[in-house]
Amino acid sequence: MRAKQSYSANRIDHLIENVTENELCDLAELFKVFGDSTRIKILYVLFHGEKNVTEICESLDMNQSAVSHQLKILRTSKLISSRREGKAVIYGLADDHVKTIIAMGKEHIEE
Amino acid sequence: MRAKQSYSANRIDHLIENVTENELCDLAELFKVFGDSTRIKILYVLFHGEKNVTEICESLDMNQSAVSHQLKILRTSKLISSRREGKAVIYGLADDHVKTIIAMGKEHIEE
DNA sequence: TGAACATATGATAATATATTCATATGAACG
DNA sequence: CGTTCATATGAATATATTATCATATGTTCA
Repeated sequence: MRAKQSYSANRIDHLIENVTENELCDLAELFKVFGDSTRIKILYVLFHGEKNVTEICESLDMNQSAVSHQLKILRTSKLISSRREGKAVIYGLADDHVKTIIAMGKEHIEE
Repeated sequence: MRAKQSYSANRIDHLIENVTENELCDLAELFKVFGDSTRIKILYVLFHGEKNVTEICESLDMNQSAVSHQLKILRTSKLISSRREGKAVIYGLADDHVKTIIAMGKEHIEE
């Protein structure tokens, strides 16, 4: 996991300078991944540490197949990473951007 | 528009403590709004200042009706605000979270 | 090896979403 | 007041997405 860091207004302005149309489409694809309650619940569960699929299913009280399908989407977007440990596959957050993005969202809806 | 501010790791951790299931669903709804290329292009155009509907249509090279439908979704989510000025309706970003959220997304896809 | 457990995946059906077309609303101005 | 310009909206269609069911793959261990 990357080191945590702060995001100043200048840094933000610099990041969003000159974004191409293709990059905007990629961004939309990324946010689409956050835009589903099952997936965001999975991410939130993983905020508190790594979990295997069965544990994630129990946390969400959801069908294993539905969860696995969504895990695949999260993996493809590189929001989570996985490793096998015996019979189980352990999932965890890929980096801290996930937390930051969700925190920004939360702050928005709180207002 | 709100004053700009920094987001420290501690602040982020504090924001995402104890998020309820309902809040997670609201978050998913919010991110769903960012998860469409038309809408994110509209937001990006508005980064550079207020614009009326015709100008937004020209920037995106898109049909007025399609743009208006998406503007409505952005308005409902309070990501943009609008005011009438004569015949035209002027749209602008509602607050700085939009920029921050998109900057975080961009940083993620850059890696 | 084969039984039991854990996870992934393909196909399907139900639902949601975006764009288009047609039209309505609203403002300005002769 | 009627025409023109600007924007909004409803209905319909096309497409995308999600959850479920059935089943396949992969791992452990007797």
